Amino acid sequence: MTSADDGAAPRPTLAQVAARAGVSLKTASRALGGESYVSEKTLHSVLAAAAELDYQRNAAASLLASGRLADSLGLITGDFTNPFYSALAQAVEDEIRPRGMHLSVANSRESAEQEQRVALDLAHRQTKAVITVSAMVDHREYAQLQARGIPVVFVDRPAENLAADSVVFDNRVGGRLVAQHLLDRGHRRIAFIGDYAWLPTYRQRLAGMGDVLDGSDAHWRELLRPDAHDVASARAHVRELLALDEPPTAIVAGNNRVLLGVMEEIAELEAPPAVIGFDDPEWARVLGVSVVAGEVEELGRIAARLAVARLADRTREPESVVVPMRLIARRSTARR
Amino acid sequence: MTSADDGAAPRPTLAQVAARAGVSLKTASRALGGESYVSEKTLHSVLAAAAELDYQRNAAASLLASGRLADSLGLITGDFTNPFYSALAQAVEDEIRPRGMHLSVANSRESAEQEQRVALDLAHRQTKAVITVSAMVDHREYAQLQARGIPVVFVDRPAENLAADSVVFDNRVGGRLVAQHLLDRGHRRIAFIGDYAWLPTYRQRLAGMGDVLDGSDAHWRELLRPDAHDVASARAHVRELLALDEPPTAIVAGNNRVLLGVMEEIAELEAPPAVIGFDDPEWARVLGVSVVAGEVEELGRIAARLAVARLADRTREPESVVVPMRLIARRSTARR
DNA sequence: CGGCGATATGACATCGCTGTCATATGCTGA
DNA sequence: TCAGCATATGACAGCGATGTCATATCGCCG
Repeated sequence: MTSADDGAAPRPTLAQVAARAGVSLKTASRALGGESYVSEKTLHSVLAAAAELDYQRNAAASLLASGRLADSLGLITGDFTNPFYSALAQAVEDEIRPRGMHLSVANSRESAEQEQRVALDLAHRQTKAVITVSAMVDHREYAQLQARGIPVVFVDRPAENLAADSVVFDNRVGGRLVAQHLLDRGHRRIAFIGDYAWLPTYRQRLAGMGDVLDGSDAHWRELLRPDAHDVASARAHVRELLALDEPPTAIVAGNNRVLLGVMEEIAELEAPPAVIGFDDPEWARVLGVSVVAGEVEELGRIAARLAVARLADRTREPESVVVPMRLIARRSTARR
Repeated sequence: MTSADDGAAPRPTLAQVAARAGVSLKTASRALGGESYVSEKTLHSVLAAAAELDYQRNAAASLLASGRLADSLGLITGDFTNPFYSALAQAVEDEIRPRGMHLSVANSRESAEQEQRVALDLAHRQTKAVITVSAMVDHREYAQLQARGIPVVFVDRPAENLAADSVVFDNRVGGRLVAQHLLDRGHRRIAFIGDYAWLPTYRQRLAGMGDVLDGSDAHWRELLRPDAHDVASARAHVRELLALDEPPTAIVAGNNRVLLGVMEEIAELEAPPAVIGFDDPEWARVLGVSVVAGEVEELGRIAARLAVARLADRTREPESVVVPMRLIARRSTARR
């Protein structure tokens, strides 16, 4: 009995079900657990008793006795309200629920310390596997989870210094697509308002743009503005860029937050610069913004599947899946 | 030992920590549990031993022994990718994490059966409290959870036939604000593309609009289009409305999905109708869409607090909090 | 018809931890 | 000096389920 009577009705236990069905504890456990070697008759009477008592298995006891882990999967992201992350969460949930698993979400706020905290917290809660969009630059810490038998899958950002499964977009090609598209449209002054400079996604996209632009006559290195990750900082960068003597004719937004900031800032302009973004948030179509993006849902689905696959076979080689990105050209980069 | 050796290192147990620290099991438990009556010296040696062994308490065992419930709070919504829900999730998480609690999310897909399934599932997982944006019309089923001592808080949609805490927006006033705003702007043919017809939010908003419009000379009842909840159906309604002999001069969108559909459909129009929506998604500002909305974050915060408060005192009267909505006028309803 | 494998059931220990109660020690104040 | 209390620690019994092993029953084959 706990300290205070919370007014909670005591939950029926398996023993009560067994008693009511007139069988032993273990037999009741078998029936409810769907094990074999239970006669039809017994099965029915146990199920009936359970239904009558409105019995629900005590997960804590069950987990403890069986030594299993909870059927839940943890997802660590930086910010739920970012549509990129929520789409990811949805995709993961869709994939695991049919398997009887359950999604616990945790928020790192894009902070490495916070991320480590929540990762350990998830482990502590017997989470079976963890999917992470990591804000860390080095992932050796995650070895702790792996050592405890908890598979870790890296999404969107690959694992550094750790053997683990990962799914990422082909950001380098994405960067090339963006650069080539803008070059084709005649732009020669191209600004890139990037994401956090340490982000692998950012660096890959940057490298991809370099692949194309560095061999061209376009100006862009001096128009590079890393370290924006939210609407406000993005807007500040846009203002600064547009105030230049020779302002960019095209702006590349490093993620959907930055893109929103850019769009807000140029909304009222007479002759706005061309704009293209990474990610394809739902509102991009209405605004007619061109983007280079991959399918977030696929990213989530694959991540979930990798986690499940590793749960089933821990000896498999770590797998790195790359999901393609494609260009969706809309009004914002149309020829004028 | 479980069936297969998963390659997982066996987690150290409290007994090992105690042995290493040279104290009894219970003392180690005290030290790690932050109980009183532990000397400085013992505390240190236990903590050191735990650190050395990389000990993490087995949550299942702990919960079982203490009879407590997991420190996790379940949130049931209809669709994570809807920014309304993800903002809610974020707000709830922000509110409970400092309290050491943890958020489990579940998706009802706006289906009553699915909702019941996930609610029971959450209960089964020892969830401490449940916050729900319910897709049910009758909430008696939730009495099961309450009977098990699991507080249930209803968000955005009030509880029907059940005594429970709830937080909702003042949708009726919201409806009035919308109607009055449009009347003031000179509109007399007002279409309302609503949400699911059974939704309390929809009905309240409708009632509010009626409060204002029914006494006016405006046409609107025949321009009412309930039962849209997604972009596609909203667009269909817009097309149909605009094809009328006397099309509406203003369109009211029942939620952010519908609003997006409306905006997509009228994006290319020469002389688009005025538009106003309920909810204030992040993109509304860029698009210059007027809206009537309340603070989702506040809704989430309050819901979390109500849940926590009831956890602390189950005898309190069920509380119904109403959060105000306000009008944010933007270009889409500007005088022309 | 004896014996063996498949089926069905139960007794009991056990998972890792916390609550309860007993015990030991050190101070304080009368 | 000693009762009386706060402090510190440990022994032990569970929490509610499942795993293991023993046992019982039955049908079927040789």
